[in-house]
Amino acid sequence: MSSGGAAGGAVGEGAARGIRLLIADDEHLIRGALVALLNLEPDIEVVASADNGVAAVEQAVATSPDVCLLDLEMPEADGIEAAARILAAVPTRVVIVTRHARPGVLRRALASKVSGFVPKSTPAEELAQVIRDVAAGRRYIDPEIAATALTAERCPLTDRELDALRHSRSTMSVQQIAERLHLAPGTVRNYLSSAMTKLDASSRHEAAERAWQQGWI
Amino acid sequence: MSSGGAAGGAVGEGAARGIRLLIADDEHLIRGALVALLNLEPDIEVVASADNGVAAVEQAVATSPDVCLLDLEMPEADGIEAAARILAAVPTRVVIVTRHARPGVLRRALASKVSGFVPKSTPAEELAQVIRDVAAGRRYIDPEIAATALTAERCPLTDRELDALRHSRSTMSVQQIAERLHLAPGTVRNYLSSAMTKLDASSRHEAAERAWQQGWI
DNA sequence: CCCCGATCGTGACAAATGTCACTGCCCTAG
DNA sequence: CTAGGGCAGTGACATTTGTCACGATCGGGG
Repeated sequence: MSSGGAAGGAVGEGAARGIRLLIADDEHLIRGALVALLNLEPDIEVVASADNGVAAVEQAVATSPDVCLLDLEMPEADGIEAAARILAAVPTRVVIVTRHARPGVLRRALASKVSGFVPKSTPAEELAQVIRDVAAGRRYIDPEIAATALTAERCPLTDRELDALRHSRSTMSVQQIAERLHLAPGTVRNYLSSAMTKLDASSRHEAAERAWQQGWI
Repeated sequence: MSSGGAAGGAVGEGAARGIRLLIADDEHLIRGALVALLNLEPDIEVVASADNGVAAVEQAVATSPDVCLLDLEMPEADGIEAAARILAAVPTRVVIVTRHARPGVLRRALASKVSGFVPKSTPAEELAQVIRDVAAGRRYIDPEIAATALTAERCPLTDRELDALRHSRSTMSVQQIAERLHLAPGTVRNYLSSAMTKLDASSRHEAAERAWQQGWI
């Protein structure tokens, strides 16, 4: 409602037009709180919000915000997928915010041309600054995550191994996985075994857990 | 900051003194956003915040707030434990807010004399009203969760079975669990097996997962 | 007193899971 | 063409995990 985007007289910057922001997070409470927090900033105006990935895309197309703040964990389409679709359709910039900052996810996010990546452990004061940076065309990657992602090696797993691991996260017998993948049970065991070796795990569940934490699945 | 607790001239209620609120959540960003959101309410004043359970207890003792808003998932001491300690030391009321609203957890929360229980999917507008209700001595339990908790049966598992299941959530071999519990491996398998039967699961991981979702472990 | 049920605990057996050595296929380099 | 390396797929074997039938211990009646 506060359409007075030119309100920011207090800001010393040159062309201090208000930043038009879209917020997407599936938890209603968090979303509302973020809206409140960021609307307090004189140079930021929240123009749209959504509670899932596809709604975020629609809203972005409808409102053409300057910056989109997307939660990574969302139903329908996760933050990265939503970011890719939004950036394909609208000239805007995306900041991903996430609870579990897994290295591989950062990699995928950057591949999708995301401009900012921050964990939910970021101090609240900093978020507004990140949004300003990104709006100005700069990038911001949380240093902690960046360091982890750089030291973390690239995924050593083959496609099939990843398929098998993906299904191992839920409680599924090897048989069921095999059916799902149209493979012989032995083959699946083999993939899981080699994945376990590569990941130095002693059960497929541990391997799947580890791969997930790295953001590989 | 804004110590003008008596500001609420707009509020029609009789003795509209400001509600003094403590907020605890381990995610800095969320905590900051909640503070911003609730400080917008004219009759609410955030007087303390903490990022873990024990800090929350200390802050509560130091500031004697009217209401404490505690996240369930926190390091050091979870929301329920913190609630119990706070209520033992300070005359105040507690609202638990959580991401995964598991039935058994509600049960434990109520046993700890918590006054409010809301999921993070609650609309932001509603939270302030819950806090007012609780401050006025009433209770508020999210209807959805309450219904689930009422239909959900009580935990059918024995103590030892719960012990074994607890350890089954992490990736541990039966051997290791047995050592940890000072038992023979066979015994552990037995407990797990009976738990699996009771929970209609086909692996201990599935059983552990199910027990966790019910809030039994 | 003894029996009874409930709970904890153990070991033998069957089924699943993980390991290994092997074959076939495709692609690339020589 | 063909040799070789990497990946997909298979079946035989050892280990782990889950099932079962059976003791031991402990209280509370009859």
